[in-house]
Amino acid sequence: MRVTELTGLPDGVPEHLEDEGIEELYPPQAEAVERGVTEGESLVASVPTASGKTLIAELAMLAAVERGEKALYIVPLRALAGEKASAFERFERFGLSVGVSTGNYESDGERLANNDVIVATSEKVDSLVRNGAAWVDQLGCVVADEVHLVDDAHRGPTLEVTLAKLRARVDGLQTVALSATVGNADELASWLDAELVDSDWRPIELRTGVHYGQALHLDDGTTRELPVERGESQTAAIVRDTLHDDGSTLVFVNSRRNAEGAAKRLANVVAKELGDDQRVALAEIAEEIRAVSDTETSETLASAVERGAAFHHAGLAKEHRELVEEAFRDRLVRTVCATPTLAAGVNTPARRVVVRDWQRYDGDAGGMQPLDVLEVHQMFGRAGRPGLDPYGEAVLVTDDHDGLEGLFEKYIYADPEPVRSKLAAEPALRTHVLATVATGFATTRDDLLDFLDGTLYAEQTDEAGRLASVTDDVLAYLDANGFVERDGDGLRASETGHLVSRLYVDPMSAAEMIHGLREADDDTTPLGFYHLVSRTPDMYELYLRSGDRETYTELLYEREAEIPGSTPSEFSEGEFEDWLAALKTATLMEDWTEELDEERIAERYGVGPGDIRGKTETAEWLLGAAERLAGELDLDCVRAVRDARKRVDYGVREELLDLAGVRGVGRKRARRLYRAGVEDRSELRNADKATVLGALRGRRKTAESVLAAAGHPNPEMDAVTADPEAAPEENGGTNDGATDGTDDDGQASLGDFE
DNA sequence: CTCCACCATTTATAGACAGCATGTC
DNA sequence: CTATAAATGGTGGAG
Repeated sequence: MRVTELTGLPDGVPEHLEDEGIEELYPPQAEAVERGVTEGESLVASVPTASGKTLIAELAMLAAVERGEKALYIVPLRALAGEKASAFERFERFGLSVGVSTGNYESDGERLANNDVIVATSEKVDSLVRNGAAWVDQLGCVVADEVHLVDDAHRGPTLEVTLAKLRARVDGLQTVALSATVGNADELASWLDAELVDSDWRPIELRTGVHYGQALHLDDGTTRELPVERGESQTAAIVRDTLHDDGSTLVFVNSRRNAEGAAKRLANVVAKELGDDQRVALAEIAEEIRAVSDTETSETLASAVERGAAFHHAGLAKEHRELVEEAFRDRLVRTVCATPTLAAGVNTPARRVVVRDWQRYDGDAGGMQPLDVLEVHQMFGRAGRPGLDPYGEAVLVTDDHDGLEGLFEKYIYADPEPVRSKLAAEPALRTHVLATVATGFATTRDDLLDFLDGTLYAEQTDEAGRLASVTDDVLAYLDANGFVERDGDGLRASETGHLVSRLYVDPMSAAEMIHGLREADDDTTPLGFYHLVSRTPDMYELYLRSGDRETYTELLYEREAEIPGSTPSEFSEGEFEDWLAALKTATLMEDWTEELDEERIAERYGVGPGDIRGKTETAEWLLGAAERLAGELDLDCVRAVRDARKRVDYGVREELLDLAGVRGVGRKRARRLYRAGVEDRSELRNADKATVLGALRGRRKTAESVLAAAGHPNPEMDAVTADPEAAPEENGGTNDGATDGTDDDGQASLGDFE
């Protein structure tokens, strides 16, 4: 089908698509149109990665906008929201506007209510609905990207419930669900009352296979020689081979450490093939990486990148990841060793994909578990850059002959697993039941069950009573904690229940926080509040390593009085362990607020810069919720919680709270100013300019903007000379002067440390 | 006595959403 | 508890 034959779209869109080089629709796209996506028909498209799913969604949304309705695009990751939104912005010339809403980013300008197309994460959509966003009723079309993620135990239920809720609320809502190829696309279609496009078609050939011995065994039965040199790993041989064919390789491994280790070794392979120009360009990127953070992780990454290789995992700071992704797309970094972060994230295709590790450690299962077929296929799907590579190649690796056959059976010829709803579990239902009641969407138990009947779980289960019985357990829990009031058959959320629902925390987290906040007293320190939020189910716990048990048990008894709530018995294994893990997380937060630098924290807790930022972000969010709860319950600790929250937010000691609140002043600048004698905002406003300039290491522009932000009457710095007295002394020790050029941190000396 | 190659033992294990009110170096 | 790879530690032989 030609794009010019499309109807129902805003004027000029078909021609515009043609100008972009899209003349003919891909077969799955054409099928989607035949089934009515441009006429408001619901559709499930179960097709491989990179086979034009996005255009299907765009056509549906454009048609909806043309009908005068709004469209919503639900993404699985915040990082994808921006990517998708900028893709849709190319249609803004046809009079439609695009807005983004995620937890950390909200498009400015017009409010979402005025945007025709809105891009958001499923949690954000859920939250917006809970908070009563009125524009939801104007929706004509909702797109759910990567809908197979309803299978995810943690985040799947949110997507599932959100879709069910939108569909129940808006009559005749067009639902377009985009999915990877899954085992039961028909079931998804039946759940959503949708047409189905189920296709294996892809625009660029994908060859899959297994490397064993000295050869690559491909799915078409052919074998290609790919020799492994002595002392070289199979992966290294594959990377070398791809490089000789002028291609890049993406290697998937099962742990962060393996990713870093493999990158180090593969860097030696890539380095041999680099030209001088490339070395220069790579050295620049390596410097940018070092500038992001002073941690060992950052240094390891930089030194791999210098040699044309990189690793990618969640311990990296967001900026690190973006630099790696960009350098890989620019073909400067020629191989990336990644944990599954990269399989689901932004688009980073490669000529070849190597799935080195197809098993992953799972503590709950007690050992190594094979990856899902779906997951491996998602990784495979990163092979081949449309329009750039002649084909993509995805391979598994084995060193024993039986494994060769096994891997073909298990992953190459196998169909992906069916998607199964994970909704009927208490943690998932707790939050969604409360929200459903709080928004008035259900006012009786029957209402609630009626609503839940519209979920995928109901579609799939043959255990009729299961959902009802879990729901009853959850209602009892919500009742016991005062979030929901039951009056005969009627259900009503309490004031606190409403707040919990709007704050978007797990009711169990809220219950734990309320309990702790009530017990907080004069002995409670910030560490106590950090512990309180760290022990809720919304905080991802730090792992207790060998030796940590003793360390933190000792610390716990030392500081027990500072922590609100009562320590569980040392004999109740799980609970006590959790309490210790929370203490470890809390001390990380404390170190952060004591202005310890990232490098030391990373070293002390065995985490990467990305973990530190992630942890503090979560803690700040939860402390915000705790603050609101304390306020709602009229507790005395509100102030103390707010201070603890701000300290985590800024990463500073108490005396810097005021200064760090000034725009342009973070933990480092605040500390420098303080040491130069400028101790708070009002002093900064009236400060001697030479002192400020000296404290900010002679950076005029910085000094000017800081003074302006503080409200200084005349921030201009032209004729000012920095006061050397105010300059931060480079007093060796903690910052041993090794941070030249990038960003010396002038940390306060933090006293003795281990 | 030092160094190194090699083998046994120990150790640690993926990911990332949300409120609210404004801005890191 | 079902595994695996890297890091660490220990041993013995060569120089």
